[in-house]
Amino acid sequence: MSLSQLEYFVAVAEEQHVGRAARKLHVAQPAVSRQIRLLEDELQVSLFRRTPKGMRLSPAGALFRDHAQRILEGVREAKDAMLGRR
Amino acid sequence: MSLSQLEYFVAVAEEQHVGRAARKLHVAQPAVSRQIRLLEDELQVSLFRRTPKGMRLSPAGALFRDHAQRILEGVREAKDAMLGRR
DNA sequence: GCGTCCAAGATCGTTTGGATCTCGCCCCTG
DNA sequence: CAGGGGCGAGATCCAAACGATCTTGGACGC
Repeated sequence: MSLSQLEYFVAVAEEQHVGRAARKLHVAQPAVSRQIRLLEDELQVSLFRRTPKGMRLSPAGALFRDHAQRILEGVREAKDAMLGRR
Repeated sequence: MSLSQLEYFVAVAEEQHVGRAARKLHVAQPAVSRQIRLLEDELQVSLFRRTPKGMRLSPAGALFRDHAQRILEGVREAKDAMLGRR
């Protein structure tokens, strides 16, 4: 698991759409698809339900989203604590 | 910033010694040195005081250690929440 | 000077990302 | 109600970036 994967995951969860999430993240769509898949492989759980219109969070995905956001917020706080101090 | 960097950082903080931390992490010593340095560069702060005997946390490093541990614990919780559910 | 640290440089393998295409599904039209 | 167009995700191939190792260099204490 990597922080990029968490960022990608949260973006897709918000947009419910890999293409839009990718544009927002300034990366290509397949890169996002791939990292989401790798994340699911590692966690051995389906984070999204794939629909013809996009992606919707699965129940497990919704739970994981809370964890992911908390982690990313922790990272922001850690950075701020350091940059604020220099 | 990456999760590996946080793991390396915490290990060095615990061991107060890059070599021992590297052995514990099952990677070579320069890899740990390098990631610590990159982390310091990104945060623009010195996390350790280098001594002939090893590395000791700087005040900023001690503060960052708390953040890092909290983040890594969040990651563990997130993984457990998913692996427990499958 | 010697042993013990951490840091730096070169090289290499792995990972990540981008571009292109392929497939599936829905809808719309003829 | 079949066929085609449009939209979205996934697979493939290749290039670029990243991280790790090995080896060497430099600093400090004994």
